[in-house]
Amino acid sequence: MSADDATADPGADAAADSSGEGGAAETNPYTLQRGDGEGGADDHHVFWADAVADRVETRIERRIESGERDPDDPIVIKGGISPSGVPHLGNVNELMRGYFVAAVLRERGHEVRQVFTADDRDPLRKLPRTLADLDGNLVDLGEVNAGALGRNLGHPYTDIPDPFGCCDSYGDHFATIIAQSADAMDIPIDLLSNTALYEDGTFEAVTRYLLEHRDRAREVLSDYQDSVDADGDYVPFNPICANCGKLTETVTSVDVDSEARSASNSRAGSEATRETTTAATVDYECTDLEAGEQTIEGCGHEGTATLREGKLPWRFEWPAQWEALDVDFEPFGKDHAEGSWPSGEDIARTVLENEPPVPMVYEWFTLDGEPFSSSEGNVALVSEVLELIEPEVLRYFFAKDPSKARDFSIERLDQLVDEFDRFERIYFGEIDASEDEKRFAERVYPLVVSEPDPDRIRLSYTFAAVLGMTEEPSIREEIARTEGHIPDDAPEWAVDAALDRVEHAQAWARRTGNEFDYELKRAAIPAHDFDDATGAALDDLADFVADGGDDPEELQGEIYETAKRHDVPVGDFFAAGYRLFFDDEQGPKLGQFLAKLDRDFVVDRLRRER
RNA sequence: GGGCCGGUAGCUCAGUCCGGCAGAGCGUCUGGCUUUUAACCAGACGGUCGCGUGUUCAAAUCGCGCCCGGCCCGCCA
Repeated sequence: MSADDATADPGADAAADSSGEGGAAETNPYTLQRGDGEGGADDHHVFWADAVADRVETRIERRIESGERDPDDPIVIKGGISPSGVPHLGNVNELMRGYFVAAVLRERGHEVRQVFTADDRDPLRKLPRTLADLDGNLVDLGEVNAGALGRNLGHPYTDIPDPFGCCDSYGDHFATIIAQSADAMDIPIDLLSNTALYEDGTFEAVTRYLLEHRDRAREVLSDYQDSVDADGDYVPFNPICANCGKLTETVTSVDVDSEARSASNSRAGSEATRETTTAATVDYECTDLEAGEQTIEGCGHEGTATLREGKLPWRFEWPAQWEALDVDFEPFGKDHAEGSWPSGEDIARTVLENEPPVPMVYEWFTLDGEPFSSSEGNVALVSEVLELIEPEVLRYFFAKDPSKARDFSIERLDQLVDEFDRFERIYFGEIDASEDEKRFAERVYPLVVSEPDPDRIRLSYTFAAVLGMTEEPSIREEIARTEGHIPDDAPEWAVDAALDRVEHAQAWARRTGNEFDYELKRAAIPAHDFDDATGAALDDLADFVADGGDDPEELQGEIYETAKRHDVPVGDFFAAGYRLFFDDEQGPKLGQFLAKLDRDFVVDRLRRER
C-alpha cells in the first residue's frame, strides 16, 4: 500500500499485487472493480458477493493458520449507521450488501453473524428538518418539540429524549426504525447499540489501549488529518461532561495503569491481552464544540470520566469496533473510501496491531435523480418503498453491482419491477436470455427470493396498477382472468399473492399521480359536457347494456359500433366513457371493465342519471 | 490543486476482469390480435460505447492524456 512503490519497475509492482498474502489486493476497497488477479478466468464471478466471499475466506483461512482465529468462531459481518434521523433507502446498503455476502458464506457452510451497530453515542450536531414516527410517517421538525431537541445539541443520541415519546431515547427511536426496516426486508441482524457497548465495557480494553498508546495513535492519525499535530496533545477520547451532558474534546490528562498490560506485542486474542484491573480515567474541561458552521457551547466544567463515560472519535471508533466485535467484512459508502478507511486500516494495523476486515465500497444512489436529503425532503423510508413494491424487488435492486451509481426512481418504479419479473422468468427458464443474464439469475435469484416457486404468478406492475381502479377484489380477479393474466388452473394461494401486487401498484399510481392513477367514481357522477350526438350514443349504449349486453368482447365491440352509428369519433366516445366512470381522459379497456360492474349502475351512469 | 469511483440507445441497465460483428428490457413508430388505450404477438427506428491518442490483424474492453458528474483530502458519520 506504500506510495513509494510507484517508482519501482512495473514488473515488480504486478508481482507484488498478485502475491495475495494479505497485501494490497485484499484491503483495497475497490478490488471488486479490478479483479484481484489471483486466478485468472476461474475467479470471475457473475455475482459480486461471491468475489467478496472469496476474499473473506482467504482472510479467515490465513488467520486460522497463524493461530489468530479459532476455527469455530463465526464469521462476523458488520454494518452501521448513526441514528441521527430518518434512516432512508440509501442506508439499506449497509444492511443488504452485508446480507448478500453473509448469505453466500452461509451457503458455503460457514456460520455467519451479521451485526449492525447503531452508532448512537455520536452527538447530535444539528437539528434534522424531517423526522419520522415509528409508523413510517415523515414528520416536520416543527411538529415536535424542537426547542427540547435544540437544548440537546452536543449530547449523545441515547441521552436525548425521544421527541415522539415512544422510545427510551432519540437514538433508540431511530434505531428502532432501522430494526423494523431490516425485519421488513427479512434480514436477520444483531442490532447493537454503541452506547451499550461503551457502558458494558466491550470497548473498554481497546479504549484503554489507545489511550496508553496515544502517542502512536496521534502520529498515525496526523498522516490523515492536518488538524492533528503528530507532536501535539491530541487525545483519542471524547468524555461526556458530567455537568451538562455534552461530549467534549478537551482532555487535559490521562490516567491509565500502564503496568496492567505488558504483552502489547502479542497479537493473539486482542481482548485476552487487554484485560484491565484498574479503572482508567481522563480529566477534561468542557469546552466549545465546533459542529460545521455552528459552535455548540461547552459549560466550562472540569471533571473526570471513566472510559465508559465517553466515546472514541470516529476514526478510532471504527477500528475499535472491528477489534472488539471481531469483524471480518464490512461494506461502506464511497464517502469512507478515501477518508476513514485508509486511516482506519492504518490505525488497525499500526496502532492496534490487528488486521482490518475485508472492505468493500458501495456507490451511492439517488432518489428520482436527486441526492437523498432529509432537509430537501428527498427521502424515502424503507417502509414507504415497501408499500410500493414487494421486498424481493427491493432486495433485487441491492443485488446489483455496488460499484455503479444508480438512480432509484419512484416515478419509474415499473421499470425496476419489470426488470425483476424478467429476472425471475429467466431463473425459471420461461423466457430466453443471454448467457450472462441466465448465469446471473441462476446465481442470485435464490438469494433474493426465499422460497422460489415456479407456480407463482406475477401480474405486470402497470396492469396491476390498472386493476387498482376498483377496490372490489372479485372484479380485480375477474378482469385479470379474462385478460389472460391468471391461468384457469392457478392455485388459490398464487392468485391471492398475484393480486397483492395490486395494492402496491395502486399506491404507486396514487403517489406519482401517473397515467395509471384512476379510480372508479362510483359515489357521484363527474362533471361532464357532451354534445347531442355523444349523449344520444351514450343512451344507445345504455340500452344495449340494459338489454343484457354483458359479454366483455361484445360490449367492447358495441362501443365501437355505437360510436360509428352516431358519427362520434371512436376516440371521443371512449373519452366520454372515461369521463363518466373515471373523471379522466383515459382508462382501462372499457368494454371488459363495464361488463364486470353491476348492470343497473352502468346503465344509470351511461344515462347520466347518477 | 492531489487521490479515488463512475460515464454504453430517449429511459433503466448488461457486456469491460479475459480484446473478436454493439446487446437486452422498457419507451417510440408500424402492423396484428375481425374494430385506438393496459396486456399480448410480429417488425422497424434508435449508438462518434464521454473525447483524443497509443498498442494490436482486431479496442466499449488494455496503456496514456483530457472532459463531465460524484466522493475524499476540514468537522461529522
